[in-house]
Amino acid sequence: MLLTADLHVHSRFSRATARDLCFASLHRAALMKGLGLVATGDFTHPGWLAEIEEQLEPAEDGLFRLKADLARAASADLPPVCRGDVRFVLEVEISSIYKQADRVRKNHNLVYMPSLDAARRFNEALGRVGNLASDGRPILGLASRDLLEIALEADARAFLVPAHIWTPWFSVLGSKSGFDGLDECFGDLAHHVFAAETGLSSDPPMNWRVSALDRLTLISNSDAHSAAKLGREANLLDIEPGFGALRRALETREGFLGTVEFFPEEGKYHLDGHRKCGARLNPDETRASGGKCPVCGAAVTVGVMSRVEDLADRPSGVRPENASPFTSLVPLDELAGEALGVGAGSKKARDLVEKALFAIGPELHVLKDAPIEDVRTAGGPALAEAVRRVRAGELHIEAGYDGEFGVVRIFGPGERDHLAGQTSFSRGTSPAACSEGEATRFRSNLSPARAASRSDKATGGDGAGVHDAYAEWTAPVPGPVAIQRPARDSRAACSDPLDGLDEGQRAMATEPTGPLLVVAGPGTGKTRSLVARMAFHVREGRVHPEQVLAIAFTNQAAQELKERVARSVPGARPGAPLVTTFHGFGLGLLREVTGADVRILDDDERLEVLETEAGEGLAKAGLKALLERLSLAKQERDPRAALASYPEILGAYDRYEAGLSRMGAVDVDDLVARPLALLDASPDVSRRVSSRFGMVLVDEYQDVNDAQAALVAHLAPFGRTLAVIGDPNQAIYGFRGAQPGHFARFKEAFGRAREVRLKVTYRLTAQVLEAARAIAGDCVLLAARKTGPKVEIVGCPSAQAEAREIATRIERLVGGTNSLASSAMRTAGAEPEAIGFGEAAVLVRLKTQRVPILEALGRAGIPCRAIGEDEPHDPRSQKVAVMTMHAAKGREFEAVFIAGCEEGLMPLALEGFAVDEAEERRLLYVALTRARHMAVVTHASRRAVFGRSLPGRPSPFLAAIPDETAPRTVARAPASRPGGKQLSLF
DNA sequence: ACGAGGTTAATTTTT
DNA sequence: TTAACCTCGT
Repeated sequence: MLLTADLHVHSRFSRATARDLCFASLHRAALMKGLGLVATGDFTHPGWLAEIEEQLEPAEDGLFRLKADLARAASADLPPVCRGDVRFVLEVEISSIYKQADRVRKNHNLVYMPSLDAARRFNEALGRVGNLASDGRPILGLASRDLLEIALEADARAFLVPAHIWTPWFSVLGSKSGFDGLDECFGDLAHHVFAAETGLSSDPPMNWRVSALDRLTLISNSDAHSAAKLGREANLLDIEPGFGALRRALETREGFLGTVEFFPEEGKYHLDGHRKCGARLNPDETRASGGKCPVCGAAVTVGVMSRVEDLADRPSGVRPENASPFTSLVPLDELAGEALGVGAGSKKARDLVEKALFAIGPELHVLKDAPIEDVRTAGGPALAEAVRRVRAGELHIEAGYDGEFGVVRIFGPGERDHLAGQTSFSRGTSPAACSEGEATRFRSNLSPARAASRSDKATGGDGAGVHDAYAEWTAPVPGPVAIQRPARDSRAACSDPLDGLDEGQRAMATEPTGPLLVVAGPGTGKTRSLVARMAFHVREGRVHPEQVLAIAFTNQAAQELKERVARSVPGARPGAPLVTTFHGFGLGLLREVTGADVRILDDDERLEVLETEAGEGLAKAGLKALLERLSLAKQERDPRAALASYPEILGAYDRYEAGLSRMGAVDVDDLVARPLALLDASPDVSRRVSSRFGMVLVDEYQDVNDAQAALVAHLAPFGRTLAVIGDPNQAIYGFRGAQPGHFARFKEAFGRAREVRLKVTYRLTAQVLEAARAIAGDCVLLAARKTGPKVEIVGCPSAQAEAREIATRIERLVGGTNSLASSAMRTAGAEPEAIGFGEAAVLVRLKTQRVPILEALGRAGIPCRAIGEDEPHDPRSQKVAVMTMHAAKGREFEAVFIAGCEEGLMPLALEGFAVDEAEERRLLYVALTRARHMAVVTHASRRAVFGRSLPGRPSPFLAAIPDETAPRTVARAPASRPGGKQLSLF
């Protein structure tokens, strides 16, 4: 069965699409164009999927059709010759923006699903990657390869087709953010890709020049954003309707009869150029001008023709053996416009098209196959001649470039009037010469024989012959397309541990004995030095890996440290060196001593115990507050002593503890408190434990509490085996019992302690460092990195405006999330290296601040994630992290946004809570020093926190940052939108 | 048992 | 402001 298929369309849920793009209008448009199979588009969007489920019904194997009553209504006023069946296939276009091999890649891919169940599985998996509701064409921070993997996991019959593969901004081979080959993009899964969409700006002969594409079926689709554009490119199939047959046709070309195409010159990105200046360049001219706009000197947008030449390994005119046939056409409304001398969208042109459709049949039939006589009868001589010339390739096109469509001219001046006056048309009339720029051309001067092969019937002839328009720009055949896999990290597992260390790091690594105190500011290579110390001493034979203990605070930090230890410490094996957290270590010790498993209560269970034991007359909140007090007390050396002056709390403590022991359970605080009590009580046990470790390392020592410090003292008596590392400026956990005094008084506590300072920061730029210094006061650091942009302090009118401002800036940092923005960005001037979504973070003081920010990012289609929320998340996806400043500790990002730097929020001053100004200051310091490249600090004039309005003044901490270090700017107030809230007069 | 309506309390986080 | 929690009435 012959089917003309348009396999890439969108719904009204995609950005910049027609409001009325629904199934009824798709159905109608398909019939008017002559399409038997149309893609649904956008099936990942919940709104559109609901319409699919509601308005479509299953037809043959994996295909769908509009429900009968809807179909009847939709086609009621169609030309009778156009009525028929339309099938739909589940399809979606995914915009992947991600960093791979140090470059931001932007690819669009089409994914096809064989059933609704498969689509739902796919949607569920992708829902963990990004926000599918924000756009029918979702933007995900997911590599194309991983997208393909997820598609195949959803259903093995699913398939992926790279979309408009040559366009500069968003395609697999694009000049701006693409790859040089499919293997590089899809890696080990490349063999699952068997078709590629060539896009409007290229046609098959251009693609034939790249032999790496020979194995792919080249398909053509409309990428329609409105019903009117449906079917402007399409595929001719001879298959039994069904998903399986469709897939087979694209995979094996069995039943794939070829494509219907735009003339590629009509496409938006055919040539190179700079739209702002009206400069259009062919590849030779681009080369000659060094890729610069001849008018303004900005970089030109490199179009499809140039890109094809870059990757071509064949001269033009070569037709691969199994290439599919194609036909080049011009949309009928454009021909009608030409015939009438009016615009393609005008009422007159529309009426003429309609007349032709009623008399002859669907548009593709009129354009491609209908007898010219019939066209003349229905549409007049000018339209008939226009159709004839298009079929013969006798037309003139000003080629498109830099987002500008090409312009088709069929008739020369006066010709149209002449034709209109004729009743019959004699051949041989040639259009008058046009005077357009050098990249324009006539097809009319082609010999009739060659012109006829415009409509290539795959009879083994030279189908590329007529496309000599770019043959004339062909450079000597370049070498074959280099397709390389990214090099694997093949560094030797354990090279010299001191390699590449600076003076301070080396000192820390080699200092022979403890006690050793290391002051390590942000980005000074703390972890690296820690690992180097272990590796060096193990290699020197001073300790065995089994004798090394490294303690971090969080599981995450411990995990990271473990991985690096495994890579760098000679003889490392799981468990040796022992890399763990305080709690992990304590748990191990408890298990060892008690010889039994230990039951650890979670927060809810703790509350229950407290409630039954000591909760009389307490509300939930009171209970929580009490537990908090007990928890803080348990982090001290002697909890009972700490509570001695609060008899009723002490009583609660005793009853709570009694409850725990009756249950044979412990709480998290006990994981430190119990081992400590044990070691305090038994010098013998203490000695046995400490003798096991010849080297003890403690990370983030500025955050230890009393119990932890005491435990450390047991593990490393007199500090002989002890090295601690930390940064007093980053002590931010006082509220939960941390005592930075242990770091400050380390040297008094352990006599003869040596101190090493890591002074060079490899993370911070001079600008960020300067701003950080203004906040923290005394940090002695040198920035090793080249300078970056200044730290910016941005005032915003409201919290919502602040969120929008951040979204806009992130959009800019990734180099634009759509082609319009991308080209605008290029035009805006210097093009900084784009960053990936995973390299940006928004830091806030309170979790509640995350809401408007996540909303604004979501609205902008930016993949983002609230850190600290248990939400389903695919680790393969790259997302902007939105998190509290606390959660950001120990992490780094290229770009950091610090939101809500205002009086009341920074320092945080909530009613009923004591303000710890010094700790808040350090918190801002921590936030600022997460930035590798740039930091943007924002504050809002209007913000409510927990129903209370803040004063709206910038944080007093910011005053210390000089203007030269951090320029103050103001966010542009958003344009008031119609439909927004009106000011009431009353 | 459930729903309407009133009241209250609201950081930062790890094990 | 908001959401969870409580109380009271049916």
